[in-house]
Amino acid sequence: MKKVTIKDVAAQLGVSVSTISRAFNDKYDIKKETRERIMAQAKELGYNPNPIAQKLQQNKTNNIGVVVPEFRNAFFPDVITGIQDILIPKGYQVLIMQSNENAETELGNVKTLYNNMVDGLIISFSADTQKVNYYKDLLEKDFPIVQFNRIIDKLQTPKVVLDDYAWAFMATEHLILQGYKNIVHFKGPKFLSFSLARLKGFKDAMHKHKLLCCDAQIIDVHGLDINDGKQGMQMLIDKKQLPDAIFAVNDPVALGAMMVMKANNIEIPDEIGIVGFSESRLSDVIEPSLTTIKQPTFEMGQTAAKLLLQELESGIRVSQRIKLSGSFKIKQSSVRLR
Amino acid sequence: MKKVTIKDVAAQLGVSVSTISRAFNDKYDIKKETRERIMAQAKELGYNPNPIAQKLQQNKTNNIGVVVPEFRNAFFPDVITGIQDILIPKGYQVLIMQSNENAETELGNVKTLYNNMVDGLIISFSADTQKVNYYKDLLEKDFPIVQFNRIIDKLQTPKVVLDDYAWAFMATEHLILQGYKNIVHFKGPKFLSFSLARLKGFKDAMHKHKLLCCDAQIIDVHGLDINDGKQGMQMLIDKKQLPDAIFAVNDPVALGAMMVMKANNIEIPDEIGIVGFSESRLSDVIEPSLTTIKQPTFEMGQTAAKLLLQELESGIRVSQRIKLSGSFKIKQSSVRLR
DNA sequence: CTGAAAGCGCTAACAC
DNA sequence: GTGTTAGCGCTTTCAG
Repeated sequence: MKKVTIKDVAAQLGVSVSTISRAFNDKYDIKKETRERIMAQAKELGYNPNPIAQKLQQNKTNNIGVVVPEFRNAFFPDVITGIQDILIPKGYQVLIMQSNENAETELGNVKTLYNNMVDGLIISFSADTQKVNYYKDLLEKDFPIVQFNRIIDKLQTPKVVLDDYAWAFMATEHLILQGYKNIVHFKGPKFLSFSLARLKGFKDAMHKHKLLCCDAQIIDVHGLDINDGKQGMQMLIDKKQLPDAIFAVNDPVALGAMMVMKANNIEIPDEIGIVGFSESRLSDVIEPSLTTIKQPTFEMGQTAAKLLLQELESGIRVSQRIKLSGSFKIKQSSVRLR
Repeated sequence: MKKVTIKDVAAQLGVSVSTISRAFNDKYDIKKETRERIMAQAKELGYNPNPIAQKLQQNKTNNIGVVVPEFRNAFFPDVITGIQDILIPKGYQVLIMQSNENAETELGNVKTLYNNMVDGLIISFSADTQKVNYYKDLLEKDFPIVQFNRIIDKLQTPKVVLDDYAWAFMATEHLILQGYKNIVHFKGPKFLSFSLARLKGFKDAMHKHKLLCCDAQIIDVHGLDINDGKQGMQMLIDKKQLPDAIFAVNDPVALGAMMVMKANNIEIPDEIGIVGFSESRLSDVIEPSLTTIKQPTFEMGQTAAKLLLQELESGIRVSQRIKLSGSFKIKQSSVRLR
């Protein structure tokens, strides 16, 4: 597996290595025909500049690290596609790592990526990340980081999020306008910023419409997965405290709740209406189809990538927080036919 | 974003850089206390060896490239997790790229990865990959490649696959034993090895039971996604050629077919039974739940990684083909209550 | 046990 | 226009 190097090409042609180098980085003067001769010979020999050497020399890698908590749901893969859409045409490589919703693995990922000299990082934190000193260190070294979706407020970086508050408010209000009154919120992990925003949106909508919104109506399901939704619903059934509607922190949680309701012959949306968040592929497959908020995943990735690019090119960090807009997909799970 | 280098540490301690280097690669003799002094100082300064420089020097990267067609379904993410499970403890980094089911993007991915000097590649080809000369070139240069799931037979590399033929046979036979007779197969893209294997399993099972298996019973749905299944089913409905059972090349195709059946009030499994392949998360959410073959995704990733490791360590390529076993998940979609 | 020095493949002054 | 040369940060002979 011998690689062809710049020297081989130079030797073959009897020119110096710098000429070869210049031919490949066409910002220098070089005679057109020498250039062509070089390119031809290079092709012949199967020569490609060794990126590792370039990186060492230039102290930059053109690699961007992306760390996400999981990629089992469509959300993160879609965001990543958006990131790639911006970065790849600019000559960047996107290295993806998954933290598996584990703060420790996440830290390991980031360290690996940093030590392998990615030029910057785009990250969505795991649900249990609390310690941020390492990230603060990186920021102090002026290492560019952009956060999206799962952000940590006290880290001074550009951030891209959905307007979770507004959409949670709207989702709740939708349920209220459908005539549901005893509405429960399945809330997400407490360290996640969007959990809090969605919770607040729920509460404010309830208050606006003068509906009861006591502690018993906020159910902490401890996670974001189908099983968490199942457990939350099961608990309500066991306690015989059935609401007439549920606003779930995300789709998988809503799905889990629906599966338990169906197993217990609870009619959706007649007995209990339900709304999810972050449209997943599952929301159309389940019956009845699940009302949900659609996030602009692709655009979120693009935006995060652009912000990073900005910092990379200007060297200046602008810790702005960009709020993206979503859209509301009303389906069967929350619409009572009266 | 200044990085601390080996020189900084050396200067601080008044020793030479080689001593520092030795302290970090403990294969050389070095006085225990100097070593400790060095490590302490390194930690103090926040020094980490620069992997880029190490790579240049050692002409190896400890990076492994993984190229998959997509990661929207759980299948590939799960396999990747298996790959990481083996490779990360061995000190390898796993760089993931997605080809988006596009042979051209795929080739671009592979070139990027190769030029960035990954030590080896684990790949599952896109559905439309046909040209393989570049891959052959790589193999001639003794570049290690392992294929899994979506393999190309003529490429002489280690391969990891499910025993698609056997499981397709079993799935079909299951339908037959349930009393279905007019069974149709929704077949996958023709360039994919598993499409052919599953098709053959279907045909052989039909023949064994002396059931009619003519051309009209093999439906080419042209893809592997929900929409392809929808179109295939819609076509059958339009032509009024309804079978009494369907064996679909994979779960999304089966799902799509089911969605169309349900929209047309076709009872599953009473009017039409259906079996998928490669258990997806969706198979439990849809109603009725979908009978499917579960693939050992995690193990598939592990196996592929181990094969690559073997070649990396020994320098010898063993182009074996490993067939993994799956399991059959019988659910509601294929079981008629009589 | 430790230091000096060469060199991995490339780029970018600096000469000519 | 093109060649020479000094590094980028590290490992690894070769001396001592």
